[in-house]
Amino acid sequence: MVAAEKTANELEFLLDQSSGVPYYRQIIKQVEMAVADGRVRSGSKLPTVRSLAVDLQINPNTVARAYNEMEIRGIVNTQQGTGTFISDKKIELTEEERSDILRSLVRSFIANTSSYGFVIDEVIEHLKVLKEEM
Amino acid sequence: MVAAEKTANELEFLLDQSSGVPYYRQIIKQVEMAVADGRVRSGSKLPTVRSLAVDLQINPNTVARAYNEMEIRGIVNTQQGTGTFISDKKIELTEEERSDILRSLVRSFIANTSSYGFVIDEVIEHLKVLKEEM
DNA sequence: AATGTTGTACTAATAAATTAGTACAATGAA
DNA sequence: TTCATTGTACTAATTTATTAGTACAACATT
Repeated sequence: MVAAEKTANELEFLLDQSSGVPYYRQIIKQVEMAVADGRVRSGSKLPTVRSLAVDLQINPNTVARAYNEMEIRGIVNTQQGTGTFISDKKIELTEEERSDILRSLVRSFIANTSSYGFVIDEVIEHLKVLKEEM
Repeated sequence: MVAAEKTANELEFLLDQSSGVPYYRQIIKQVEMAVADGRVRSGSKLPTVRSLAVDLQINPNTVARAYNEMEIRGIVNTQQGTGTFISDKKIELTEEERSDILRSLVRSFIANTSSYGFVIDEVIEHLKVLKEEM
């Protein structure tokens, strides 16, 4: 195979040991980010537990833990013997449940930004800019 | 003093023991929320370390820790012998620093909402609604 | 069926976070 | 100055989180 790899990996994982953020969380965050900005799509295969563990020089179970949490949150689907894939986001929530979750996330976020002295308009503006960048 | 208390407290603290969220974080969150939706303003006095500790039936140091973190984040100012007050939000950051912080908060937030399957437009809409409610 | 791939279970070692006990120090009011 | 009030320091006990070691189980491919 000389041409481009079918499984050419859009994701590049990097661990910051001195950040204080646990490895498994860093992995999750990096996947979330990649999903958020479209670097990976539904069905994309993630590196295998072992290969990523070797890459990052950590224990397979640490990778597995990250994958597990993402599975629980519905971000990925895992199939033994096959691999772990970005999920289809088939939403099995009612509109009301969805709305409640979003409300809760947004409120918490605003409480957070407020504590830094930002007002809601600034936040909205920034979001709009970010939207354009994507 | 028969009339309304000068220090009538707009904040009502409540701890959820079974939430898994540590007490000091719950306290911080509740203050942040109160600031975000205007229930408290600059200069408002928080309950004393001891009184809140008694109220919530926890150790004074746990309350103190919450107050301390908020002090560090600039949410409150503390003066020994006097009390702890919601700070003036005198911002001593450059515009660039402010912008960087907001960018980082927003990105992280969007990564999070995306992982729940929300798209950025939904989020912006929700923020606008929340803004009207305030 | 046999083999190699994938994720998983279970345990344990370690590190970090959380809370509490207790005594202290700074401030303000009398 | 004296006293009551406020936050603080320091230590330690405990719990929780994080990571790793090791062996296992499910699946796909041949």
